Amino acid sequence: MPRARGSKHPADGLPRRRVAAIQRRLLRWYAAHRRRLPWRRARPDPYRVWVAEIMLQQTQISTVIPYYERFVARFCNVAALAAADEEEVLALWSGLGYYSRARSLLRSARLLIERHDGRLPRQRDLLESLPGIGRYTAGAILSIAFSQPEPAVDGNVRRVLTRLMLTKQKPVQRSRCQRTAAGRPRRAGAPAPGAGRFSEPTAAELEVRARDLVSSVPPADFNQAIMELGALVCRPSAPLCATCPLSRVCEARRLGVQEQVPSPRKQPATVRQSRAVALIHNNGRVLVERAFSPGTPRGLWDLPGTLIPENSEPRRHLERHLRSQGLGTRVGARLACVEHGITFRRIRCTAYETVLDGSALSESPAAGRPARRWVERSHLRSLPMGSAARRLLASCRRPI
DNA sequence: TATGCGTGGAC
DNA sequence: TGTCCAAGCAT
Repeated sequence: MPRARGSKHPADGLPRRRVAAIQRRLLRWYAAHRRRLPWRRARPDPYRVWVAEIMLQQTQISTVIPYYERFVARFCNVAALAAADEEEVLALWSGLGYYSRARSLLRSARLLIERHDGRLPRQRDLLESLPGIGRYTAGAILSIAFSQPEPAVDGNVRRVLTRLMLTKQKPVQRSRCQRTAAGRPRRAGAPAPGAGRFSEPTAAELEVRARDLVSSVPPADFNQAIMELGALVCRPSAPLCATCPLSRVCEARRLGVQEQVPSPRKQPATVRQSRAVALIHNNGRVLVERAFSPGTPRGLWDLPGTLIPENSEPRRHLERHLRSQGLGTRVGARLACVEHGITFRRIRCTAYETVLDGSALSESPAAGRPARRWVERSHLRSLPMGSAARRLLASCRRPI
């Protein structure tokens, strides 16, 4: 897109002086406040940047750090990852959630070996063609690992830019003369985004703004600076405007509406379900089965169990289920109750202890039954475990 | 454009 | 303990 002559950026109408002020203030703030993170290095390793960015999708930094450390210690480069078993990759991911990220990471590593000499490509279209890499992640890798002036708009950046460049909706009749935040006419009849009082930029508009801002500055520092500001200062609620380096140039702050934008997304209704699992053990070994009952992500091993219909008695229902699965036994004492979430469902999971004669059970699955295996308790950590098994075994003090 | 995909932290 | 919440990618 050719840049218009004059002092304005073409898409958003931001004066150049304001762009320069935002860049300068943000970079100065970042130099003083950046967090030391294991993937932030003076000379970034593209592989490590990639792994970190995938783990950070929808996941908080404090959660990611230990997983990241273990992962890059085990798989130090693309080739090591590409040669791995999916089960081992999932085991290292176990507990981090969104397991398709791990599967995509492995598939991408193998594609990089096949097609790109084991290196991450430096072109956006090639990066975005890899499983698990979308608009944001490609921009993050290009800017952080390869110092390219590419935008990387994540939730933090969206929030910072939306607040920074908010435009108030005019109360006059809206028609084709109504302008978006980017200065383009809004489609006639199209609903204005946001709460109604303010015009919030679309994803495409945000990317145009982010691209303007990241030009002519060090891209790795700038993109990380704006994300860091969103995480630490320009928080979703109770933003710390008093200490924000951009508060003087922030439109939402000027209007006093920083907590009202961006408008919150609709939260899907929570559906609650109950599940019961059996900790079946024998001579120090625990019986696990692979992702069969709802509540365990695909490919993970969890304790045998079943969903409990409403108004059913969990213990009775679990016993019936175990009998139907050839695990004919009575369940013993209730061990624990763990609650975990599958997306926006919450599943309350009650665990019961059961001792079973190992000789009574074949590990070869019958048709229509899940894969089962006996695992030494000390080896459970090397398995990708579902959350019921993981959390129960982590909290269970009694020796098995 | 809407929905499914996990989890842990804040309150 | 229960409830709410985050905000990328694939389909």
